[in-house]
Amino acid sequence: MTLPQHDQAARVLLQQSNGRITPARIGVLGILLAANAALSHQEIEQLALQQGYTFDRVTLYRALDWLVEQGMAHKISGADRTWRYNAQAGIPHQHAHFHCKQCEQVFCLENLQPAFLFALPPGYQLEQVDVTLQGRCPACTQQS
Amino acid sequence: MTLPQHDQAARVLLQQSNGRITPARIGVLGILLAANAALSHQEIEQLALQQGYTFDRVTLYRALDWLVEQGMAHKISGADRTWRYNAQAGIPHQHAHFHCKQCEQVFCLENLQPAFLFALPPGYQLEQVDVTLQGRCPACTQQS
DNA sequence: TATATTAATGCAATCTTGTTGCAAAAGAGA
DNA sequence: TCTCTTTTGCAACAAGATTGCATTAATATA
Repeated sequence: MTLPQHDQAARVLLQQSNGRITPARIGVLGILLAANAALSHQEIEQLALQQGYTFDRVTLYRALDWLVEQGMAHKISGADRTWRYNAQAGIPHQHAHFHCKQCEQVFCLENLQPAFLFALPPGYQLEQVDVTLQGRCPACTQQS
Repeated sequence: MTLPQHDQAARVLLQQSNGRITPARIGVLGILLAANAALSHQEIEQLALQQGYTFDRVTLYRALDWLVEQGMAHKISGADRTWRYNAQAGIPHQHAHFHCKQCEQVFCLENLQPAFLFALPPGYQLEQVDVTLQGRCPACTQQS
């Protein structure tokens, strides 16, 4: 599913960082750019294999972490408690995700504002809403 | 932190179920009732130890699962991918949680409606909002 | 182009979180 | 107290994720 142009785009993006441009990073970023859903480690590994990339599981973890660090990818924790990654360069991440309980895919709903939470794009059948707010609790706020 | 009265309350609650009243269930439910945040398996295990309970890790998992099954506790998946449990009997669960990035505690914000998401209780410093919607994606909806 | 330097990789080992099967122990009613 | 069933503890297992370290590869410099 990853087209050559995605690897090309990945290469361009990587050149804007101060890290090294390696096959693993090109491959992983290319896969993320080509995907229309947030991918799990396993899914990325499989796609990479299909494309002839043969990097280690650990390398994949590190490439993903590095991409997140560089701001080129987002790391989200789905309802099934596995990390999923996506790369939507330029689009600010709103952290609204749709987890399909049937196919287990996670879709990023980028432009969904909390107030419009229930105005889902057509076709999505909502069963459960999980909202996690992150920051500092009163006790920790006072400490610092 | 668990006071005797919580174990007492736990006992009363357990009597309303059709399961057996065992030390593990009393202890776990008592701990959950005494907590003002959702607790992880590990935290519960530690608190139990502090109180002299010495049940197995597996027993704890099973007691928690059972409590959830009975509707006496809620199981939530935090941003750090570990299950957390809380027992707020009688209060319907709204699935809005506040995860403190500093102390890693998860607080349940029971009465927060999505539209009022940004009207947080005083003291909470918001840094990130994660919304996970669950259900069926368009493709899966059509399939069935 | 060749070389040196530093960053990234692969491998093996380890850890954490969570689950399963089964025999032994304990709750609850008769 | 006795019996029946539910829980428990133990051991083993499994997936997901991380760490240390020697080897390899990417880049800057000569």
